[in-house]
Amino acid sequence: MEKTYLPTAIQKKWNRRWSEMHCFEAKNDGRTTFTIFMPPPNVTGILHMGHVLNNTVQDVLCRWSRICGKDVLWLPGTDHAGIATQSKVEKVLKKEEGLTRHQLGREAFLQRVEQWREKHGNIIFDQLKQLGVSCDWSRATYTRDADYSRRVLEAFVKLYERGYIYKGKRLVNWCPVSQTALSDEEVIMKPTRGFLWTFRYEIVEKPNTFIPIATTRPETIPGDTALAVHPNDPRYQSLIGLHARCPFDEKRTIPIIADEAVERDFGTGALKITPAHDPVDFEVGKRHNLPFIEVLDAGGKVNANGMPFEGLDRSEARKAVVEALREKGLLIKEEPYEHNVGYSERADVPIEPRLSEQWFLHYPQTEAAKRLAEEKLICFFPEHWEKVYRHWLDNLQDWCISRQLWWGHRIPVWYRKDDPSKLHVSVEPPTDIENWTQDPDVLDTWFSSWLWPLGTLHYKENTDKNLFDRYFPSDVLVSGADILFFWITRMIIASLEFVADRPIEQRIPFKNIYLTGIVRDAKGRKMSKSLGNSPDPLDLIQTYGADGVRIGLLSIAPQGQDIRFDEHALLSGRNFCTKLWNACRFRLMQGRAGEYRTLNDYFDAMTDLTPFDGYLLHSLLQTAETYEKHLKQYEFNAAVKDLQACFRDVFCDFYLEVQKHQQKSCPTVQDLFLRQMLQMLHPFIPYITEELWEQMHLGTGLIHENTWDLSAFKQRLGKLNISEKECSEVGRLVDLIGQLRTLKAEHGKGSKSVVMHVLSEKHCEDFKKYRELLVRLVGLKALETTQKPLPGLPNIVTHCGTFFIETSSANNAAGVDETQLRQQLEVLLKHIQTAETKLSNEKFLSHAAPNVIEGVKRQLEENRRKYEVLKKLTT
RNA sequence: GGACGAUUAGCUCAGUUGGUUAGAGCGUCUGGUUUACAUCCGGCAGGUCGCAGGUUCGAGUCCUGCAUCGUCCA
Repeated sequence: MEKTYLPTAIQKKWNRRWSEMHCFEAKNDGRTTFTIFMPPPNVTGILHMGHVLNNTVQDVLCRWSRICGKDVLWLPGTDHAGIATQSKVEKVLKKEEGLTRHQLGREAFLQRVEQWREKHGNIIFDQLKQLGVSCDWSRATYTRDADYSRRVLEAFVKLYERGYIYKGKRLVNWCPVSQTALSDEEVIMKPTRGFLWTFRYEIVEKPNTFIPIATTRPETIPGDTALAVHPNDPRYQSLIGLHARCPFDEKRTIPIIADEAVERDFGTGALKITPAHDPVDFEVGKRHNLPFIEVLDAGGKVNANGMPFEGLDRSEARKAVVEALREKGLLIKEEPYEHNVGYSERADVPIEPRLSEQWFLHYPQTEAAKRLAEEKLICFFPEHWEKVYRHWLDNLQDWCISRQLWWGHRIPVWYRKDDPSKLHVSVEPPTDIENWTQDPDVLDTWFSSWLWPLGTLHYKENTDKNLFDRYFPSDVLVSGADILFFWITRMIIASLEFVADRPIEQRIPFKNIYLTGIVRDAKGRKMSKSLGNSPDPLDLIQTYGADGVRIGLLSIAPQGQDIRFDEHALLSGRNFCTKLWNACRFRLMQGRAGEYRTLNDYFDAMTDLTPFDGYLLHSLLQTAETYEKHLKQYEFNAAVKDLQACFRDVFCDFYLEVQKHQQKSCPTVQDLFLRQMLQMLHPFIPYITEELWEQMHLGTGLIHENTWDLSAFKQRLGKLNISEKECSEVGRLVDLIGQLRTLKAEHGKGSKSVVMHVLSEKHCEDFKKYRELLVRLVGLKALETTQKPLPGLPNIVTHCGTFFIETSSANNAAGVDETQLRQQLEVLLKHIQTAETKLSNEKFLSHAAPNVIEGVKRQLEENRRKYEVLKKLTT
């Protein structure tokens, strides 16, 4: 065995072996299944820390399920990321060839995007492989695969036929740069500094009377079709129903209306209403039947309705309008003002609410979706996300599913050339295609990914598809909370809608939803390219090994909470792997391993177990039980910490040290321990555990092919006749060692020449046999027995006896000890009194649980005894 | 403005249906190379559990209010 653990070579070896053996492909063999759909990353994306966390979690679950004997399907894939990919290719095209997509033409441009995808599309898969993910690559799916694409169009057609999809002219988030509608999720709200201007409008019916209105968007004034005040605002009662004069067109007048939507405290309490350019105004406009006048074009420039500002960009127009009004003497106030403005996520420019003709989906199945959570057919981890889910379903708005892009699934709608009101909505184009024009738009990317569980499993209504029947619903979805609405909830809705022919619990796409936190930097900031605070996961893997990165990251990831990323955790992860490596190497130094294969073989071979063996195996059992519990609850950091504690503290630092002292070891116990420990660690650190498993011949074949069976382990352990008394005695011995080490560290320093004395007492007879072990593990020169207390010497009263330590210069230590003694006595007295008060309280005795009362009594006894011993030592 | 979280040691977090003297890891400080591992082992210090009330024999835990921070939605 190599003296040092070198992760890179091991990773390379096992990546090849695992791949050659096809061991991560779903077997479809009748065993219990475990299914996860990997949230598809962008096809041209690269691995970031969020992916690392998310996929490590999924991999832990999959590897664990595999080791438990399940048939695992972890289905990977990518989505085509409409706007992101299109704008990336457009940028390259512009830079390298000076061309726009329009110059190239639709078909040619799409070919370019396809070429780009072929070149970059597998990068993220290769990166994930380096992390050690064990998904079924043979089933990798891409949202633009022919088969998948067809399903997307089918879904559109079905929903259209069922009356959920309609075309409407509505206000949408418009990106003037990409010139497409955006979903709310692609709009980032940013606090933005601007101005709040107050202008005055003349009242037509009362010449020389003015109404002051406040606005942040003067450039839309030409599109105003009303002024509005709150109906109960006393300031403006007399003006309601009158008209104001449009400042740029003497002849135009606009009504002054009353509407509850007006906030009285904002600005002057009077607002301009531009129904074609503001969501609130849009609603007001509908309520009052106002005209909708558009003043901006698709590129954000003022159009002909905006005379005299036609042709100006919206930001120039803003300045020009303000200046024009200033000249007219209509500007009253100009004050700096910070407010939230929506920005296009991709283009990073303010989005423009714009009236446009789009396709909308009215969500089906919303009530059923709510019931799923209520009836716990789907469970959120952490639980509180259920409320957020519910809140979103209660406040649904129709989904704008069309995008003015080229890259994506083109909307399967054709308009008749001679009568565009005639539609052909079908996956297949009309047969007389020459008489029709297809809708130029494509579907929102999420409209394809919301079908992910169905599309990847080739679901078709009313057909018996083995793959789907076997693996659907999946067991858990692991994702980020940021896509709870636009992906997770929508998948639930889509599955409910399209999987009609089954009971409800089999129509949900996943039973559990585990939402990971966000990986932040050490200062708690989100990781981002612009801040440059996001490490490259591949560099981290290079430095700490994939195993070190995995276990390190999960050890600091509390359930569902954001992670403060600290590279130091990865270092600890790698160090732990090294420790594991060395412990196995140490085992092999004692002799050959690998004589046994199955759990039963190990148990059959175990004879003459010492209390230490029993203690070790029981600790292992206990750890395994809590480990399983933690995994079930997705408490990965807790699971990791328990395993590490058991391995380090119990096995390495106690059991092995005892073995060294006794010069007598039971290799079978060690092997069994390592075997079980490696299996439990395997999901977190697959490479090193697989390698050690092989080198030590702890079982047959690959580590996951040896089924984990805790109940069998427990049963066999129970039959070993390990004395409970001896076992708990070892536990107390461990405590004692700790206490004596403390005494030594405080008074004897590091010296190995320390001598301790133990008071001969009846109740400590049991521990006499451990004297030599104590000398060794505490690091003493000798442990003597004394018949009477040794006043003046530093001491400690333990449940295994009273110990004294010889100090190098007893005289100067004596004074200190006197003070310490008194302090200890004070503390003990306080505890004793508290307990006595409790026990004399009738209500406590009648209300508290028996075991609590018993505990208090026992504590009291122990403290009284300690008190007596210490009391005797005082002068 | 609304919803949802959070607030426990210097930092990051545990803390079960309320119950014995509130824990861990990291960091600080400190002692140590004893048959694998200094990429290691031992040890100390450090907390009126955000604030104020309430319920209770008993509150970090339950209730109310407040403060601060975060996220999402307007």
